[in-house]
Amino acid sequence: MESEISPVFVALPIPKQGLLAYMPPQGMDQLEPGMRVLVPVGLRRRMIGVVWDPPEKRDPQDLDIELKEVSSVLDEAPIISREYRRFLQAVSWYYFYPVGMTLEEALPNLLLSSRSSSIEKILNTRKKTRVRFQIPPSAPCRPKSLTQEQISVLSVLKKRISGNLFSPVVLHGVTGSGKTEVYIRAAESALALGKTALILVPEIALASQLVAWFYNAFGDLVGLWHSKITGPQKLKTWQDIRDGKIRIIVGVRSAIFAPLDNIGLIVVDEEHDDSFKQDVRLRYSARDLALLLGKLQNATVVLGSATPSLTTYEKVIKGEYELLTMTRRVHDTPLPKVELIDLRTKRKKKEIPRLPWWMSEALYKAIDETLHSNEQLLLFLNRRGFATFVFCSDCGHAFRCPHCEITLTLHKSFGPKGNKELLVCHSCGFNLPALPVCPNCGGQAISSKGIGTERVLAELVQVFPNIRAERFDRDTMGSKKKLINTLEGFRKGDIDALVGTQMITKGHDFPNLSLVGVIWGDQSLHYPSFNASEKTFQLLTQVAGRAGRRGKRGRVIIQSFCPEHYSIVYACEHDYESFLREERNKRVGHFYPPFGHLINLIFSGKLEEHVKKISFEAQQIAMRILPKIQKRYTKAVEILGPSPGIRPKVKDLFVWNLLLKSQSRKAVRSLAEGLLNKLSTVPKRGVRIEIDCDPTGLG
DNA sequence: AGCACGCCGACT
DNA sequence: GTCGGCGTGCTC
Ligand SMILES: [Zn+2]
Ligand SMILES: [Zn+2]
Repeated sequence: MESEISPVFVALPIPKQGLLAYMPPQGMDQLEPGMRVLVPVGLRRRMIGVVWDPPEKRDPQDLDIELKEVSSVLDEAPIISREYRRFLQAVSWYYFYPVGMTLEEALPNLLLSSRSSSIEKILNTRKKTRVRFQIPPSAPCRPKSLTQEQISVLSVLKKRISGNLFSPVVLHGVTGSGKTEVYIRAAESALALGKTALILVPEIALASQLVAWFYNAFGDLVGLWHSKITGPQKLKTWQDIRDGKIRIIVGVRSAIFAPLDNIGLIVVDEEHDDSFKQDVRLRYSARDLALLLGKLQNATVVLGSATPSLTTYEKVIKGEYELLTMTRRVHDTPLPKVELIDLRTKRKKKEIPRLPWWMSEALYKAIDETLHSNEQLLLFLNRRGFATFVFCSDCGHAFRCPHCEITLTLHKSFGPKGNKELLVCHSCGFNLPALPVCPNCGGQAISSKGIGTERVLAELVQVFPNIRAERFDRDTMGSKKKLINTLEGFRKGDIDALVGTQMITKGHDFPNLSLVGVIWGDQSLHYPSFNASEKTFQLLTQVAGRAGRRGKRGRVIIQSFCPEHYSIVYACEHDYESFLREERNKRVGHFYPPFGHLINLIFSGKLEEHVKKISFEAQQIAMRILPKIQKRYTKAVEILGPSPGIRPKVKDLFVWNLLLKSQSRKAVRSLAEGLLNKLSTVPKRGVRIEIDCDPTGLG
């Protein structure tokens, strides 16, 4: 066996762990890691992959197989730097996800799709249009002077950025304390040092608005990165970043993969937000990856939030992260007055006027007063549609999704024109026209239960016929234009009230809002997850923080079926510390995060029998190898389940979970690794196995 | 993810 | 007898 010519190792976007080895092409010894190559895969396929750093140890039996030859080399020089490869390698390792597929997740699609060859060619065929980002005209101006708190926070951040060391910082600042301005000026100082900056926010709509502020300050040095930017446009941004033309990126979760070099500052704004966790394929947390990247790049990482997650705050308590606080709102707007209303209270028989059940008398009065004084209000309910449960009152037939088995939600004004009456599955999107006839018995007594934003808006208008109200959710704010227009209209005072979902709570600035009504404050509390209380506290704090205008105290009404729950009580009192104390006490005994580490194995397939069988088999294997693991690690590892998923069926696939938990991350990872190893040899029978490290919404 | 192989029902 | 349906497994 001649082994003078050493093979190259290629990362390919196939669901196989590790790299594939190839012979370099004839007379091509300048092949370096980071260059793209075209290689034969299987019997008749050619794929684009990236030459990777050779593994330290190679499986000896690998050497037996005859290696195929690289078909062609696509780049003259590496397009993936050593630092970036190290980052992706670490991501791949942590999430048990193949390197090649991690690469696919990170790179612009065009770079690995087989049609493309040279980057220049792709970009040259595209007509050049200059990107501009515009701030909506009625948005408040950037402040000329800073508050005392902003000044002191900035001075620390500047020190950390110029220190050239990994510096994790938690910026605990109440809503409206002026964090955005701090981010802009911190980015400025990173730039002044020749470094770059990465700003992450939870939603595309927020990124699109925030980028305009940065654009005004830094011009073409700023780029926008999110999943709706695709094709040549994404590639252009990617290339401009690598060329150093773009040095600040504003984006969402996926922007963590923007190929910035020499990063001085990474901001994760609203770090507690679930949107930073991807829940398909590579299930990464952009917040956790920001910390990893910060470590590799010796950057300052700012985790900003009015309600830092327990996971983040635990690091503050341990002294691993630095804590900076901003307790005062700009213009000294006081925190809103929050009233808690018990929805279980019996209603008066003769209410005048007759109110819908979700509108308590207190809320009614508050809305009335707000409208009378020409002020604005916002109603929050985290559910789209008109009714969540539609059934036939003759035979009891309930309308369910044939693919997910959950009940269909009635939408009375669906579609871009808002003129379609549909039953929609909120899990997979399946829908059918809402006809007034029962498909089971032919009867016409179709009824519905459960509220959504559509119904709240409709009944709000019934009670207040002159109100100018609009809905603000994914259904109505599908396009960027519509969203901007509505926000504009509300800021200008053309709209009195907004009825919205989660969308309404994130970041948007409402300068004249005097009343916030939370329709169902304990809704998120019923989600079967170890962090349901935390999510509830965060959501309520965030939505309440919208209320209040310059110098004038806002008012918040939270309606709830369990107003005595600590997450709701402390949210009303703006008491983060007390909530934290109680929630930590709840979790510490069960070793839930941050006191323990979770890895979830997700089994899914078309035949429930097979899914169930494989997940039980996995549990058996885990039990068998557990003693070996416990010899190496003193901390216990628990195997929980298998059990049906929170959504037991999605798009015709049955889902089961096997949850691994331990106080020691190493121990739980070690068990997961061993288990996956053993599972790789058992026949899958159409069952897919996915790994979710640090799952949210489980337990 | 593709793509091939293979094992069973229905069609020349 | 073969054609093609999808269920299953592999890719250096
Ligand atoms: Zn019926
Ligand atoms: Zn469905």
